[in-house]
Amino acid sequence: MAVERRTLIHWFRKGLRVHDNPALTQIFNKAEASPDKFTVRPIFVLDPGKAPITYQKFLSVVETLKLPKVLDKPQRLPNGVQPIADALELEQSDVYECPTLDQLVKRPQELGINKFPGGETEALRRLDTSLSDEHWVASFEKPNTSPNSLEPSTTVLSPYLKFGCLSARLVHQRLQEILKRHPKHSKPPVSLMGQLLWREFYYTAAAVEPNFDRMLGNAYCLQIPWQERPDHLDAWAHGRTGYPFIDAIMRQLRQEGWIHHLARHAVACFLTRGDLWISWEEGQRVFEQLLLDQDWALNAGNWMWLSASAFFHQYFRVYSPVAFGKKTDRTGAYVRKYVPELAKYPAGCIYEPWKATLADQREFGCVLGIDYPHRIVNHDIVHKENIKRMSAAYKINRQVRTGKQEDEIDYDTMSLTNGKRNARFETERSTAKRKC
DNA sequence: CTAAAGGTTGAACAG
DNA sequence: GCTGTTCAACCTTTA
Repeated sequence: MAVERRTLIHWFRKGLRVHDNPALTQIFNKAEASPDKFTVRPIFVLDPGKAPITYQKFLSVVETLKLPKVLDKPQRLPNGVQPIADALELEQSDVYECPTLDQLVKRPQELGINKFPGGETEALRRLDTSLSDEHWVASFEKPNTSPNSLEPSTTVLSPYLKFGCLSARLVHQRLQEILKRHPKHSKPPVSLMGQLLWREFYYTAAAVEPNFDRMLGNAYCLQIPWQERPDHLDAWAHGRTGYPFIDAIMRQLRQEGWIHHLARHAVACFLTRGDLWISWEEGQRVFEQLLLDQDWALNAGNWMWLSASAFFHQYFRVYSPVAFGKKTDRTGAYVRKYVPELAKYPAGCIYEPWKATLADQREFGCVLGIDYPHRIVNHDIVHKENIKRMSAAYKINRQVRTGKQEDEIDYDTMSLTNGKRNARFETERSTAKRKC
């Protein structure tokens, strides 16, 4: 949009902090020099305290920013902090008090495979390996990678970024170098660079909302009357829902500490708006415990996304716990690996073992209800009910936000047989205050 | 003000 | 196996 100099000065006086923003400073300086009109991206008209809530909007902000500089390795640390190398030389140093395995709750034999050992050396090795195939890097599109390959189909750099073993700036720089050599490369949001920017997107959003990790008091988050079902939550968290694809993912997560992003979509949708109608906060807590790459802003942001509580709103798009996995693993090898009791089921029914007759179940060495659970809900039925509940919840949120009464709300659709849940929903309605 | 377009990655189906 | 359509329709932003 084009603005006049006087408008720009008006914004400035209203508290637009141009000094925080190199791009705006530049425009402002030009405005000082001449009375012409200048092109300003609409994002800057927003209140400075607000973050972009769509990725595309976020990208438009990113484009105006200067490139981050990768810092050199420091020769020494400031303020007399002891360099790590020296500290390690001190025998039995208490500088870094790491608990030993004996002191931890876990016993060595309880631990899963350590597929992603920590440390900067490993992080840099992993980065080099991931970026070695430049064609792969340049053509990377996240939706086309497999959530249920036996080995990760993506880079698994997230744990290293999360723990600070790997600099996000370094990844950014290395990617840019490669993309320069491949003019026809994939682009955000699906590209590898796009993945790095998703991290920044959620950081930006979370930075202005202290309640980013909960529903109540969170300006981004729609108020939805989730149900408390400890038994279903427990079944989900431990891979005992009776849906092999969902259970395989949750067991991989528990064993290895990492699952593919689309696998997270599948189980998150299943827990919340898709099937179990349990709060995303519960899922967030489980991921927080089990994910190596768990990150406050990303975990909360993605859970809100998948539960259609914020950022994403097309709640009628529900992942099928049966069909979704089949797309990239028709034979069910992934399910066989992580749900070994189903290993002898043929490809035809490994994603839906309830379709096997009792005789067949016996023959495959896994009888439902004994060796593997019956499915805890019927997806075909509940997902349709849940879409209706989402529709009703959205309607109420809209009314609270706009103050306008629309059509009659079908409370029968909203309410389940659980009276406690309805009471909870009433309090949520009264406290719902959506700022954005 | 309203209408229309755009939005990280759906499912089921037809051809 | 791939491509396009339909399904029923959300919110946010823009023209």
